[in-house]
Amino acid sequence: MTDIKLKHYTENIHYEMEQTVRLMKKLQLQMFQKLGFDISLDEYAALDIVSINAGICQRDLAKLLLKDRANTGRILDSLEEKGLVTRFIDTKNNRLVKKMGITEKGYRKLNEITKKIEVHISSFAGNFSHDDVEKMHEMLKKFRGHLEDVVEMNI
Amino acid sequence: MTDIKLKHYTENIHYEMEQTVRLMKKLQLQMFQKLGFDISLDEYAALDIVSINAGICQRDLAKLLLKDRANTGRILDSLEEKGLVTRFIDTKNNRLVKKMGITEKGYRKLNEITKKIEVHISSFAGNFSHDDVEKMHEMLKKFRGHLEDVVEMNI
DNA sequence: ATAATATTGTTGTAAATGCAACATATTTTT
DNA sequence: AAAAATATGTTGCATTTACAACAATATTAT
Repeated sequence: MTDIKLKHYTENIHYEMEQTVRLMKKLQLQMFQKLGFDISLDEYAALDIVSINAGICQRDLAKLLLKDRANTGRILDSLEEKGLVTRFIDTKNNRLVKKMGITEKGYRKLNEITKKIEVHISSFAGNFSHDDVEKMHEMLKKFRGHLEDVVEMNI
Repeated sequence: MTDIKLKHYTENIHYEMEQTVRLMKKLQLQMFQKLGFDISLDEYAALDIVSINAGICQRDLAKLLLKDRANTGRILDSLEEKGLVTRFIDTKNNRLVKKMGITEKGYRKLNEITKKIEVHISSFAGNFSHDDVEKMHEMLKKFRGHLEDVVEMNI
C-alpha cells in the first residue's frame, strides 16, 4: 500500500523532532539564565508538577519529569534543601514511599518564576495559531500512543 | 484575540515533544543494542550523513548531527579508527577545514545496518498513515522555523 | 602593516544523565 | 512458612554532553 522507503537520518521525523526539542530547550534555558533564577529548569518543572499533584511519590514524579528515579531524587534533595518542597514517608498500595508537597515558600517561588517567564512564552506563542497548536497536540498524542505500546520506559 | 494562558509544564508542547523524542530514541537504542552492531547510533547517523554529503566539513556535520564540534570530532575519531571514514585537510571559503568521505568499508557497514533496521522501522511506521506523517513533517518544519529565528545554536 | 576579530578544530573539565547494584519492605508463589 | 519476585528509593560509576579555553589560520579594521 504505502511504499515504505527508509529515509536518510536527517529526513526522519525523529530527527526533526529532536532538532525542535533541542531548540526549544535551548530557548527555555537561555531565558532561565538571563532572568537569573536560583533554581534550575528541572527544579522548576518538578515544582510545577508537585504543585498540581499533591502527595505524589518519587517514582510517579520521575515518570512525569521524564528522568530516572536516581536523578529525580537528586532534584528533590536540592528542592528540599532550599525549603521549597517537603518530603515525608507514607504508603501507596501498602508500600512505603516518599511523598512530597510544595511549601509556602515553594509556591511563592513557583508563582514568581511563572509570572516572569509568562511574557517571554506568550510573545513566542503568538507566532502560532490556536489551530496549529491543537493539531500539534493531537499528532503528538497519537505518536506517543503508538510508541508507548512498544517501548517500556523502565522507570 | 487568543487568550494566552500559561499552561502547566506537562501540558506544553515542548514537554510532549520531549517525551516523544525520548521514547523514539529509546526504541532506536533498544533496536541497535539488540542487533549488536559494532558502531554506536551516533556513529551510524554520522555515517549516513557523510554518505550523502560527500566532502562535508566537521562543523557542518556537527550542525546536522545536532552535536557540538567537540563531540563531532570524537565521533569522527572513532569512525576513522574503524576505517569507515577518511578525513583530509581542505579549504572552504579560503579556510583550512577537515573534510571527510565515507570509505568502501564504511559504505558496506552503512548498508548492512540500514538493511537490518529497515524491517523494524517499517513495521512501526505501518501504524501511521502517509497523511499523518506528512502533516507532522509540515508542523515540525513550521515550529522549527520560528525557533531558529529566535535561538542561536552556536555550533 | 599591525591589531582586532572570526572560523575551525582540539583538549580539558564540569555537569547531566543513565544504569546497575544495593537496601528495605511488601507481595506473591511454592 | 519459606522463597521468590516486586516496588521503592539511594549510591556509585560510567557515559554523554555541554562549555570554555586554546591553537592555528584567515579576514577585517585601524
